[in-house]
Amino acid sequence: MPPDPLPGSPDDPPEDGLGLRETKKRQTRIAMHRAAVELVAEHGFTQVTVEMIARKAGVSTRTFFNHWVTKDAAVLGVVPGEAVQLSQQLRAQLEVASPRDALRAVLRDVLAGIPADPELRELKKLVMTKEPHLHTISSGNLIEVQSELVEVLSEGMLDEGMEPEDARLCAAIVVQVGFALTRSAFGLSMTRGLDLPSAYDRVLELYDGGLREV
Amino acid sequence: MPPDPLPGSPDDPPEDGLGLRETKKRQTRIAMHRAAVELVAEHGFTQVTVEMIARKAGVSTRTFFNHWVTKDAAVLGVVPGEAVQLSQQLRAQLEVASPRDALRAVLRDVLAGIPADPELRELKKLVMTKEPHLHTISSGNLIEVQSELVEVLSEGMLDEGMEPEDARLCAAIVVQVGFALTRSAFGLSMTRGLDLPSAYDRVLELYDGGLREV
DNA sequence: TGCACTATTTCAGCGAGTGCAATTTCTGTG
DNA sequence: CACAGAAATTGCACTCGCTGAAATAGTGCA
Repeated sequence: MPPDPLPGSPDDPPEDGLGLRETKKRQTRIAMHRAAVELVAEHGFTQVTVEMIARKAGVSTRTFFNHWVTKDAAVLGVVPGEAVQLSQQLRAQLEVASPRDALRAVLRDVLAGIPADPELRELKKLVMTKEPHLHTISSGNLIEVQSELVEVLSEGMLDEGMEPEDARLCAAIVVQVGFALTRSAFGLSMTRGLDLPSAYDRVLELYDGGLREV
Repeated sequence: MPPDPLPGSPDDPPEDGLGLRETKKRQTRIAMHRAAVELVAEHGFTQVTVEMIARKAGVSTRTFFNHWVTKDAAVLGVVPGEAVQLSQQLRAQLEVASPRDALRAVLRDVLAGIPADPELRELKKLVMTKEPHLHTISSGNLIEVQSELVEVLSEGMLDEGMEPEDARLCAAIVVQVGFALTRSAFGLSMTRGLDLPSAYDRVLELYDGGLREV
């Protein structure tokens, strides 16, 4: 990744890697995201309408929904269409690691991929504590991702000689727990000022060290 | 209009314990729930409007929303206002059990409290597999319950001499994982024809036996 | 420069969910 | 039994999230 995809640059140093079109798209997406977070931080989730966000970002409400599946998604910054990509990564990881660790590696990558703008995080922290319902981390497409991963995992478990009935259930449990830990990491990252991967590591550390038995 | 919303009981054997008012309320609630599940099973979640459900249950759409927080809630049969009650139960359990087991006991009670009409469950099974987004088990008020329980748990952990910073995080993790396992149990109960408590026990069994290390 | 492609916009509309005020239905009391 | 008060149900009007379709504008490429 080239050094600077961020608001620092006033005019356009022409090239970064992907077309001008794509960068512009990114910019407006980021603009909407920022607008959403800022407005929600100030007025509260329900008080903010999509129209406000769109106006503040300088787009129509329709383009808002062209970029984000839902209002929550915009606030959380969740971009759609990651499911397939993730399941491929998971398949790759399964070659070299146990199901649990493979899943962890993938999830950790996801967290690491989320840009860590400290100012934005500060705002998000505010938002998340005031709007607990956002902790679902996007009901919508997350489920899709989950079932995708369960699919891949149970395949892997079958190959290791597990009984087909159990494989699916075990896969489901592992994924559910994996996501639960990820959510905890999210929460931690919000309440303290931690970056996501560190928070994730901390959670795993606590979980693996005896916490299960508490 | 009192024609006949209920198949089971032709007339009213007068007393059961709570007032006539309350029983009627229950009846209509169940009627709505059934209607919701049946319609969604047949036509799919998005194709079914609240108006359809309400009409089929013989009520106005307005009363529908007097009973259910949301359309999902009606399909899942999630009744609001359980948060306080649960946290009290949890507090009681904490007197006699470890945080983890206390939480498990409470959650198991919740599952056991959900009536196990086999016909309804069969329908739900259909619905859940066709509408994966419902697996969130109600984004809305569930979160409220969660944070309530986290609160109680972290208090308990403080009393046991944990450091305040860790207490909250650990509580959050325990609750998240606890709910994750519950969700798995839900899934299991749907895909096989299991009743909820059995499914829950099975999940715990698998989880506690080495699954964590997989 | 011109053509194909795609992001954006406008517009019209559906359906979920809410507040309010009117009305009906139960319950406890004298 | 009658009656007052509580609670449940309802109709109505309204806001807002979200979508489809078609028109328009902006970009990348030959």
